[in-house]
Amino acid sequence: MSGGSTPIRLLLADDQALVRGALAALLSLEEDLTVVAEVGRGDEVVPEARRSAPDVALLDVEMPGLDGIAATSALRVALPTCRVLVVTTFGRPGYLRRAMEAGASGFVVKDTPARQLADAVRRVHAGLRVVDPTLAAETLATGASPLTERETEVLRTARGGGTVADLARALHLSEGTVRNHLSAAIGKTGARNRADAIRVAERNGWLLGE
Amino acid sequence: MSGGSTPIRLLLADDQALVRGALAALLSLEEDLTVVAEVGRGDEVVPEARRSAPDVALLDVEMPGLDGIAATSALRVALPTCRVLVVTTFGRPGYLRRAMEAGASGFVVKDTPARQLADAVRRVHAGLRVVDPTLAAETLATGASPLTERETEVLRTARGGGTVADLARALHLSEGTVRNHLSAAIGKTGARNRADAIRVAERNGWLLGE
DNA sequence: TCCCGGCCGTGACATTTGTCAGGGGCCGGA
DNA sequence: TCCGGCCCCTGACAAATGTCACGGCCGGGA
Repeated sequence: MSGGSTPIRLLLADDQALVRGALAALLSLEEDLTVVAEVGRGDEVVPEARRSAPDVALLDVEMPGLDGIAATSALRVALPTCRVLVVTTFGRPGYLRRAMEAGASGFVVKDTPARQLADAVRRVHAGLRVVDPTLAAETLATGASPLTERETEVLRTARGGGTVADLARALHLSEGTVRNHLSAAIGKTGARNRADAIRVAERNGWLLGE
Repeated sequence: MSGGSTPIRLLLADDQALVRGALAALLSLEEDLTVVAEVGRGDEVVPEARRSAPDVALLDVEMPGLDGIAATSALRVALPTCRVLVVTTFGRPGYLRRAMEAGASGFVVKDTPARQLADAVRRVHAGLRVVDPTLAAETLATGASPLTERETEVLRTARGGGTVADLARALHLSEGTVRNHLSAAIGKTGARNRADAIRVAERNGWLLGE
């Protein structure tokens, strides 16, 4: 596959400098791969990609500035020829769905053996799709978020803690409305608590989008 | 420091295979370092260390089976000559304190530049202590956990969600007692909620120990 | 020895939370 | 056009939560 000609150019985005560097070291061992850029924030992805023109971008989901999903969308618009491989810590079903919808070509969890990463990169570069099979099944089973937009927003805000009154003030809603949304969210998630609902929604990746 | 003689033998412990492999690649680039073992669970650290006799062990804090702190203690007992360098995602003040108390020689956050890791390993191997200065300051400021043993236990159990009745049943306590402990914990953490208290305690690393 | 603090429990109380039954406005599809 | 879904609000209710004051049991230090 690597005919000794031009290697695949990679951009790495991960907020943890240590893993970022380690991934760079790992991938640089492959002679048909070369890391041309590293960034630690989501909002640096597009500017840096413009400068370094990578073939494939490895994006973490959890990043400051802009999450990996949003960065994927932006990058697809700015550099349509650059493929995106999303690498994340959490195998949350919603993440995979959102990533694919945003235009990612692949989705890999950080649990996967290190040896497979280079292959994933090559596959993605070749125009194929790479998806963790376990996660794909789970995604289909879990389905998209059942939460309405407001419910999601309320839950997201409630994540930070605080009483109903606090939430109502922050969201410019009535306390009763906030309670109703929370109640609906609790029902839909099958939780028994507000805290429970937040945990469920978070685990499924339904709380993305800042 | 590396006289071309025997290299420093390393054991890596991290539950994320990808990061583990990447770290191995990164550290293997240094000619005075060699990775002799990799494990993905805390309870595999000691058995594997017995077999491979490493000079330095790099342990993640968040691991299944046994957390990195507990693994540190166990390793210090089993192989007193093997130094421990704790590497973690979260810069929680309590983690650093607990790690040092457990006998770790160094503590590094995954935010630190990749280039410094090898140096940290060498320092630790040389008998020096390596500590993130920012974190050290924060640790002193935050201080040890103000929570009593039972309060910690109750909070830890409450983390999983569930009502007071559930907690009481799980802990073989009366509901009133559980409420009292929770109330005390809420007061001590300066939180306004149970959920809030859990978040604060967790962020400070006061909820360790399974 | 006494005292203090952690621990366990009780009971009562105010507050917060979650639920339910309404009502009205908006928009898009049948 | 009407209907259904989402959104916002109200009001009321039961349940859960958080607080307080109280008492008793223990163990360690002054």
